[in-house]
Amino acid sequence: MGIGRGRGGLRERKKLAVRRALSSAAIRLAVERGLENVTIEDITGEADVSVRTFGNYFSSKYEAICALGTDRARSIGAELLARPAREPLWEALVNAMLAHYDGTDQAPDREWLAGLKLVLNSPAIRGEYLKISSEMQQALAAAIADRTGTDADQDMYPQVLAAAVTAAAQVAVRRWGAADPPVPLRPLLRSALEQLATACSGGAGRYLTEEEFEAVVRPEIFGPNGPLCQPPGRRDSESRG
Amino acid sequence: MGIGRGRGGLRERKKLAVRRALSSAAIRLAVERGLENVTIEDITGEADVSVRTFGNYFSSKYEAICALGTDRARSIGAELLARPAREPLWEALVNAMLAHYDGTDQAPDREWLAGLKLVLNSPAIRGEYLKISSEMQQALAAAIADRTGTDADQDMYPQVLAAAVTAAAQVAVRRWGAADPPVPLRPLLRSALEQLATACSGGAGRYLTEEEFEAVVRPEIFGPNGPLCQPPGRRDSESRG
DNA sequence: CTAAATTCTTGCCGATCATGCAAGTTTTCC
DNA sequence: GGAAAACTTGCATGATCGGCAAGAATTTAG
Repeated sequence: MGIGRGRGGLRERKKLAVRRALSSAAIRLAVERGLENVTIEDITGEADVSVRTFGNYFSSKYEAICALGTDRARSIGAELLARPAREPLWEALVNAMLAHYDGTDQAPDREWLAGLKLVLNSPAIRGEYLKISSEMQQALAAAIADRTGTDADQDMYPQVLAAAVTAAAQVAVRRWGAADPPVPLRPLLRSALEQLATACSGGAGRYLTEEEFEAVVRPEIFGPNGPLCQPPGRRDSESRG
Repeated sequence: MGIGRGRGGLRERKKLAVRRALSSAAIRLAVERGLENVTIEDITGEADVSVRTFGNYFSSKYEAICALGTDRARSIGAELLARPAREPLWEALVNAMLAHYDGTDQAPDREWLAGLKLVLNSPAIRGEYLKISSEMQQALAAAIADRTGTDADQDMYPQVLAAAVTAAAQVAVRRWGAADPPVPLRPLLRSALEQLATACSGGAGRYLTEEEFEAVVRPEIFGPNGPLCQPPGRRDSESRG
């Protein structure tokens, strides 16, 4: 009598739980003790599985640390597809990306932020971190292909657009993680995407005027009026333009 | 012996030679035997250095395999700066990128192509491969900042533009490496960059017409007129000027 | 419900790898 | 020439990777 256990089977749930437990433990320990002072044994100890089992899930502790991010990145495709079909593609992309990073404004989640900084600043993790972006890019490309009716395997268009948007987002995130007086992420994201649009439109035939260039390159976020990022007075006085 | 050894000192040259020898040996062996059938000991044997020394240069055999590509990627900044200052930025970027991948059309260099396919298709190397793109991105960003007078540390603009262009190039390269009846790379590159420009210009205010979209998404490269990438009459514009 | 089939966990083991340390050697600098 | 700095190397230790097979848990079929 097979009940329809289909996707919600116990086995699947347990696997997900173990995966998450391992990744969480890895992140927490790495943040606490420092990346190099954590062994796989330490991680498995926290997750109550054997060292050998760890190897069944991840091929390195770095992969474990990035697993949550990877899972999250894969979900952005759904976010794009969830946008109303009437929305122009670019707008939908921007909104999907903003939605994806929602919740980062209000509750910076100490632990997640610490984890992100760890990931961003540890050379040993850089490769794994880049894989996260790569996953996001693929998920986005698939969704774009779906939405535009193109073929992700035949046309480069979805891949190129997804890659560009992902890359811009990555720049914003990196900037965000490096901001010493913490700043909200989403304005940075919006700005990065806008800059992407404007910068690349140069290849579409027209080139930017001085005003357009300045307006996009140095948006109000960083301007002297910017309540968003720079506390008045403090910080370096680099205000060219 | 007090010659001005400055940067061309014997020590520097030897280090470079060892680095290249190790990377070359690593690539060659990996292509011949398969990635997992090559140990660091094998590599050092070919390069006449000790196993311990290998660790002084690279932290993994994957890093060794990608080292040549990394070095090469770093050089693209110089290529952009070498473009005439009169050239509009976007045009300079396209030309620099095309120049960077010059020589891939005529002499596909069996070994390099095999190495590239290995790198593109081996999951274990993916992280390292992505690092190459990351390096290229940084080099480009620095050059863009230099050329535009912006600050790569303060403005996101150079980073975003560099990231987008790099990402597009990466898509083209990946497509190139996967093309079963081999195709020349540079038309793919040009197409990818053109698609990037058009796709992202949607965010600059205007959206593409049906015709524009089709024209860019499905260029003649893949059209019925031939897998040949050089449509008759329109040759690749110059190489460098 | 029971039993077979599938999948996951685990310990064990050997091969591989990473890295600190302390010579010994080569290159640089003055 | 000679001191200083940088590089190579072997050794040792701790950590990681991956195959294998036995045992346990879940799923499926009867």
